[in-house]
Amino acid sequence: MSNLSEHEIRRREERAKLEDLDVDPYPPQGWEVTAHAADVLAGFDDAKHQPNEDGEAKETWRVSLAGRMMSKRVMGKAAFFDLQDESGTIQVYIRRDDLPEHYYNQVFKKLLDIGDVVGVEGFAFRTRMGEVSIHVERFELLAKSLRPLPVVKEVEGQVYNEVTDKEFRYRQRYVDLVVNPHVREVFRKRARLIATLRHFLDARGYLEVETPVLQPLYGGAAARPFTTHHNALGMQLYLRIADELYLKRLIVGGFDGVYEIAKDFRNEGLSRFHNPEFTMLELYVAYKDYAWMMDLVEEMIEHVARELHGTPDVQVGDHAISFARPWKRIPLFEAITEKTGHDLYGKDRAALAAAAEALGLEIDETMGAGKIIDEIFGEFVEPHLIQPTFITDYPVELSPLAKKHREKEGLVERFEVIVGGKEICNAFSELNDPEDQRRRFEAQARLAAAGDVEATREIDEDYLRALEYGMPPTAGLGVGIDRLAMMMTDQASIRDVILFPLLRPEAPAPATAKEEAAAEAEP
RNA sequence: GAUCCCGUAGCUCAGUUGGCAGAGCAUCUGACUUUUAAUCAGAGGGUCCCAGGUUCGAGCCCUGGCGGGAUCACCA
Repeated sequence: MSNLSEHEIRRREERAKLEDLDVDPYPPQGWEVTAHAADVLAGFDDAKHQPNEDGEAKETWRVSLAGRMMSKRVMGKAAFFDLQDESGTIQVYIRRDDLPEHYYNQVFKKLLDIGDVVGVEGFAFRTRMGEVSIHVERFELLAKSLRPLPVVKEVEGQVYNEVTDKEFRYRQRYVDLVVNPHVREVFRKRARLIATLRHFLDARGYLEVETPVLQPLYGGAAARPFTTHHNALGMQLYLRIADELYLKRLIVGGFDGVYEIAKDFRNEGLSRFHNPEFTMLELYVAYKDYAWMMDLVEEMIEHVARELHGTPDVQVGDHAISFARPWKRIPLFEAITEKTGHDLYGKDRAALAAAAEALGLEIDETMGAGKIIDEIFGEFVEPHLIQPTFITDYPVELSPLAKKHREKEGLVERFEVIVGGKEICNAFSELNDPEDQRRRFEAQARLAAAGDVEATREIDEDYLRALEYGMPPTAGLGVGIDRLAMMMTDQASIRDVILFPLLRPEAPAPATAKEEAAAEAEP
């Protein structure tokens, strides 16, 4: 108990006093909610609902709400407090003489705090100061709060004592959500974003499926996996880095359009743009190619922007971005030529390395031709692509699962969408030639053997077997949902669109003590 | 993994040249039946992230560590 703050000690004492007064701090029953704060504020009609001098209204509007007490202003025998529910905040007026004997003096005034969850029932009215409020006639404590909640105040748009500490906000997201209304709005938008994508795809008849998170072989992307172990089977498993290879098995199986909104896991560093677990939309449609997929992506993302903002124009950081169709489409090598003056198409590794060095990039021996092109693009082109842009036709060595280009030697039919200088989509005509696919896997295995930690070492024989049965020509798409959410909600960090981003654990004192004891016991 | 910045009361933050650890809000006591950052009078509250070092004396200087942020590296 000694490590509790004065506030925490006092609230525990209050809890005990409540129980002494037969007020259950955690009553078992619910509370009938007939209205939310925002409904009352929006629906209050002075002509109908406002009581006159005698307390009579043409039409008394009785409401019952539940939520958290966010402030408390006691003025002797009456008090005001702010009640926050999921919709917003409304002021509540509470009088001693409207409540059961002694409840106001002994319970409400003395034992209830900011942060407590309460139910109120009463009628809506407008105070002398002009604020629509609830005049309480029935009041109940629904859950006692034992920790002090940060108190944030807002006056005429000016916010005081706003909780801004990132660590506090991410570790205690529940508090962040309580005290920062704009954070709740970000996650509502994210939910709407995903729902909109799902409806868009469902409306076109594509089937939403679920594929394994735990995979005996990982593939479908270049990344290091997390590993885990299944006890009963005694086998190592990987958390998926992509669901691509399973979804294409389903195309082989005869579903002509499948998608999954999946958590993927990549064992990489953390940054403003990377969380080790993240959400990806993958879509595969049979009998289509990447050109068709570009049309679909444009339509889908514009639709999302309109659903979330009512317009295809979205402010992202310093940029006013328009998702209105059509978007610019430019082949990768043309884009590079445009920005750097170097035409790199068809050049061998030595020529590419020379160009890169002429541009001031550092090149080392381990970088292949594809990697050098990728570096040049990432450095000189990608950051300048602010409006949505399709970059098309990538080098084959960067794309082991994409079909070779129908005309351009050494390229594949692939595109990425760049917005605000960041990739948000990756798509291609899927490689369905099993023998070509085997050669690509073998090339990856050689890279892995040569020390590339992100190349897939093992060949997925079952995937090749599936392709050998015959996969229709197929267009595939991957959309980074977190990064799309960052744009659509104008957040600069991926942690601000993930409810519980990965952080290092808070150092728990007991563990430290245990370790010290173990260390002392060792010699 | 590297570099830079940050860590002080429940929250937001000051803290002088190294010299008794502060403010606002929150909390507590009292007053107040339409207040609204309610007000008025009074009061309490600190592992200054942790561990060492320098010093008569460290929130402040030095070393190491922990945690967070930004940039970079990494990242189909």
